[in-house]
Amino acid sequence: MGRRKVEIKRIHDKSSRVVTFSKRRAGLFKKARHISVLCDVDVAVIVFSDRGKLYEVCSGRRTNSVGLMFSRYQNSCLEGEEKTSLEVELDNPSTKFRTCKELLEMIIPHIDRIDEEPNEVSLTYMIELEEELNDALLHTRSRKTQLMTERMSTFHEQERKLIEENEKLEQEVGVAKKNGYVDYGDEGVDDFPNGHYNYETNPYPLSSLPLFKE
Amino acid sequence: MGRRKVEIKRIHDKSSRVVTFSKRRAGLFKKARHISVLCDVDVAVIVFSDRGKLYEVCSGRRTNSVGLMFSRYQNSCLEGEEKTSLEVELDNPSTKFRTCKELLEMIIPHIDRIDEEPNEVSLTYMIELEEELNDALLHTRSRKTQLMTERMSTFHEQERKLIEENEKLEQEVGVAKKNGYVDYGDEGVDDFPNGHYNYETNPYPLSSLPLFKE
DNA sequence: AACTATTTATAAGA
DNA sequence: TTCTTATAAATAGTT
Repeated sequence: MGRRKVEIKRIHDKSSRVVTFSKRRAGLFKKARHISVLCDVDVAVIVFSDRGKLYEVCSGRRTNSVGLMFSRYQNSCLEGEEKTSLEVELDNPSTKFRTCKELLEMIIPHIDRIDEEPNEVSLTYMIELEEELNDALLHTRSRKTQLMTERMSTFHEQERKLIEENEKLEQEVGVAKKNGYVDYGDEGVDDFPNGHYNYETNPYPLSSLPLFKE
Repeated sequence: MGRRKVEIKRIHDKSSRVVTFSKRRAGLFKKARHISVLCDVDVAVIVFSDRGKLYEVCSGRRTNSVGLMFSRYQNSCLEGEEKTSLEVELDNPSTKFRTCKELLEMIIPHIDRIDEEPNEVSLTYMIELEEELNDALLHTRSRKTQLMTERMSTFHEQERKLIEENEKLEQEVGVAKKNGYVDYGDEGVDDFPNGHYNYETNPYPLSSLPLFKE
């Protein structure tokens, strides 16, 4: 639609190519807007020039951004395909986060969404879920695990010794009773009136290890 | 470019609208392909009909899918804007995951990427990270926390009783010793030769609660 | 879906 | 670049 018919193949002359790009781009975007209005449809067009410059247009009653169009696109593809929108985006190696908080703020709604689904939300499911989350937290958790293991070890060592000593003492009392028994009453003090373990009194305060944070 | 000039406004007659959509869509897509070849650029066009049906075209030497075009688009937007590709995708309320595993498989590389960055990776950082992760795992963790709290409570209750009994016994032994003391030797058995707590012997086996999994 | 009168887009030139 | 204009291409209304 010009002075001559043009073959559809790469224009070798650079300035011609640039001029043609400019003209046809304007035409393409105009047509995109027209079809969206005339036919009441939503359209997005994105173009990257050979130098990587982005040109975009988005038009339609039900949309206001290319991003939204992309989201809808991903959904459409999901119906029948395996690929989710997140997958596509995360495949992109340039997606980065300055802080873990940024990452999580995006992820949290998805986790909530999973929980809301009323399928087989059983203990079994929760255990599986936790295992999977564990894998993700491996690096972070390893430091904490070290401390926790030490604590548990210490804790159990203490218990073992107490039991041992206790047994020994019981034996002694068994022997002593033969000679004469005296009841001194309950003078023990409950350190944990609420029934919970008081982390603060321990060598590795769990308060700094929010694993059990609710 | 027809028998009459048409105003660019919604076509009210449905059949006309559908026909026009079909024709103009074909034209739009054709122009998209042509500009990509002639000008050596990458183009993606997506259209959603009023009924939500998707039509798409993607053309260019440096691309092979609308998804890839979207990724490039997100990058372009990142240079100067705050919005990340993940953010855009997660804003979409229809993004769902069948399992948490699916979600995590996407997220894990990002977490790794954060860890790789050699900035202030200190204990302080790890604690902050854990707290943030905790927030994300809130729902999942609450179930486990319940069980853990019970266990800790039971555990401590047991310890408390042992200590109490122990004190009592010691007092008795003190009395008994005055009458006559017999040493029965160490007959205690170490249930935990590796220094770790044996979860299997407890009412709520920790093995099913992989919080400490390394 | 095919036809065709017209409009629209645009290639080349200024 | 931008404007002009001859011509190709797209398409609205018709069949």
